[in-house]
Amino acid sequence: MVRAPCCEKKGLKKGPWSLEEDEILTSYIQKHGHSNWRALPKHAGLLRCGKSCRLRWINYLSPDIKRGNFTNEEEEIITQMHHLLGNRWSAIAAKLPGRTDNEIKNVWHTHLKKRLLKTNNNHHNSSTTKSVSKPKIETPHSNSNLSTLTQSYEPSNGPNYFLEIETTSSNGTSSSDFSSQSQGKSIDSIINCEDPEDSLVTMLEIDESFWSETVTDDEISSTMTSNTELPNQQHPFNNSLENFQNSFDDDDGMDFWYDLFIRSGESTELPEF
DNA sequence: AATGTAAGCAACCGCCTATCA
DNA sequence: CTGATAGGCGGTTGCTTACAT
Repeated sequence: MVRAPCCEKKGLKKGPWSLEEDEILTSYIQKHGHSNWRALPKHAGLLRCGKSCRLRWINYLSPDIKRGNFTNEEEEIITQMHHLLGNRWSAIAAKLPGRTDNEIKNVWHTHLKKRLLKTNNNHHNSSTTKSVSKPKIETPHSNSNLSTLTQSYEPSNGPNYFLEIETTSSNGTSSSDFSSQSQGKSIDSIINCEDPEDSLVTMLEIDESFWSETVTDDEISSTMTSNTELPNQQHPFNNSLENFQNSFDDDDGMDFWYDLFIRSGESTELPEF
């Protein structure tokens, strides 16, 4: 059985919002808040569905919205975040106060994606690109309680690669300094496999450009052997890394992924990129 | 000036998940 | 425990504007 639509379509207006509707919605929310989006249009006297009202408020009318062009810094953050998270626009938006997921999504599709493709083409044309040849590493992880950390870079048929962090059980007591949380589970529990379901963490989906950046062996080595001395050259985490890293709040789940990614590389040497 | 095309953006659609009765 | 509901999210559409021919 198909679920009923969120609102009775009959008689409800669709399409662009008029100035008058904006004023009604803004006025109502300022007075009464928006605890119930579905009921809101009826109470406010708007011939719109709740979803439409919510979208209009969140993406346009809310006083928190920052209008205007994206700064270079913002664009760089979006690009970096997209490397890490893929199309998780709301998560990216959470790191850019005043910007909405919809706005970021639009910017990505209209500007940044094209720019990235162009940049990648230039890299391909102007320099030798290291190819990824399905390396699979299993090394002792000296700086943590991991008994084994496996990083798997699996080229697919398409343009995307998957980075997986695969862990095996550790019977040592945890002294990890990871403090971030993700989906209610501590990084310790994932790394130490308290939960068998966590034995394989598909961390993120990234596009080809991530691995096709020109990186020297020394850069790779220094990146992978230290999470504090990152190279500042043409690396996916380039000179904006510090700002990017600092942009994460301690209590945000993104910290988890970022830390996991960076730290998973420590004491791990990548063979033959 | 008229027409065609591309780019930008607001808004909608449908699915997923959390919550609650 | 189960089903209904609301909110949230990402994908997509379609309108408007800018630019090229």
